Amino acid sequence: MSTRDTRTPRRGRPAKVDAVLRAACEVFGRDGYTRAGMETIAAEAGVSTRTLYNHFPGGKAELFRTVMAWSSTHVRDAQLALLHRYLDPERPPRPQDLERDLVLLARSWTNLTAEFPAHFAMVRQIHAEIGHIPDDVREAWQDTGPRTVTRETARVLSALAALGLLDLHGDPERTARHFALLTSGELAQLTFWAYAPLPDPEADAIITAGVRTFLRAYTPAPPRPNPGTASR
Amino acid sequence: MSTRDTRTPRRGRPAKVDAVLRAACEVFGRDGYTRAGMETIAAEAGVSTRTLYNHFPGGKAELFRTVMAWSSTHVRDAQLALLHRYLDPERPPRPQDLERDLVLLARSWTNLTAEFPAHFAMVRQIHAEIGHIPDDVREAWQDTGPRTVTRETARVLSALAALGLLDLHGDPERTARHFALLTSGELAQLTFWAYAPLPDPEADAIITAGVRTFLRAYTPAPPRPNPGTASR
DNA sequence: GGCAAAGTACAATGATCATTGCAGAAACTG
DNA sequence: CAGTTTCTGCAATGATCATTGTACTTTGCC
Repeated sequence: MSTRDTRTPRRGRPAKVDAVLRAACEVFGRDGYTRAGMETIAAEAGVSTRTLYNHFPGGKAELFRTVMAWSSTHVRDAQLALLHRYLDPERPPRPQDLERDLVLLARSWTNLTAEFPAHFAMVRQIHAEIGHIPDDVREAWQDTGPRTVTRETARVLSALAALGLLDLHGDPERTARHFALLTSGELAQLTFWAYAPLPDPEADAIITAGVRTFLRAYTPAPPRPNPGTASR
Repeated sequence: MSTRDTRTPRRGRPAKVDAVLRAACEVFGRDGYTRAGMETIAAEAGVSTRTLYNHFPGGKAELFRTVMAWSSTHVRDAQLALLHRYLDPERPPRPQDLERDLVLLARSWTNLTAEFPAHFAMVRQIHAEIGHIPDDVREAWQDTGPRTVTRETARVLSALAALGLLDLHGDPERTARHFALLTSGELAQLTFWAYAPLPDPEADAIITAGVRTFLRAYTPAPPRPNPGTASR
């Protein structure tokens, strides 16, 4: 445990804050708010305990609240980027490619759980701590994080619906949530929010099945049965 | 609640164990494992701290593990009872009544979150503590709790599918999970696992929409252009 | 009544931990 | 280089808490 390991960008003061936030996310996510020790966080960040309190005069509680906002915007941005990469209404897929694109999107979303494990561990802790988090903090977190992704997904799905690729049955945000539930939602539940990951083939099967279920429920009714197209 | 077993653990003695378990579930659910104090639990149960250790020599950890199993079997039994009340393959619904029955089932399942708030708070804590729970304890909990409900739901859905009421598209357990996700799953997500409940009308809208989505995806092959299907 | 199991009150132990103050070292800025 | 800000090591404080031993009381049963 030397004080000089991992990335130690000695340049610039805000660099320390970043290391602290990363470490705090890790430790809070692993141990939970109460069990997590300021000393542990400081050590993991390669920083002295005192520095923690210099940067966060509000102590542990302020640090936790800051980490909540910090990690959730990171992941949200990643999710939005993937959403727009795989579902761009400006370049809509051909109808027969929609399933492929939805699978790619769901797959890349679930891959984020492997890229940001500390964040998703934090989410579990937030859920557990929810009764001890001030209402406004909780609302702000939901609003900048999950709700934004749902809203933006709903916008994209609406655009695809306008192109005749989907039938949202009235409520775009509900459709967006249904999509997320049927793909990453089922995986999250089975893996304890990525704590105990599933082998890739099984994860793929779940995602594919989820997307198929989603499409069976949200594909527009064909205007007319066409004798040429046989379904698998 | 009316959990009145009055069963005797060793000899004919008013079993305080039950009060302890109820209190522990309450406190663990509200405060989490680490923050919860043995003294608080004892006070809430109306017993002395010492009695806690007399009944659970393993201390806090053993108490937590016991509460996990205890509360999860309770809720599981309630869920199974509702499942069989509203979806009994022995008395299958007419096709046009299936949606009604599924809505009733989903509604009554979500009502359980109001009847056993402490249990669902415990579930949040279990998710948060998952990294600190021995693997076999976690597996046993999942197996007697959630997985049993999924398996039994899958069995019932399979029976309905055999009667031509549903098309499971191959995997009964996946279908069961999809049903739960689209109904109680969405509600759980939006309400932080029933911590911040939604007004009844909104909850009803979510459940109804979820069931409709489920049925759109799992209703057997679209009615063929065949004149025989309209009659009873 | 009288015995034994079960429960209680209380104090003590030992450990962990958030938080703060301080004096000096290090890094950055002009 | 001098000055200022930031960081660090260390020690101390005060608080909480799980756990245990002991002596005493209650309760159920014969």
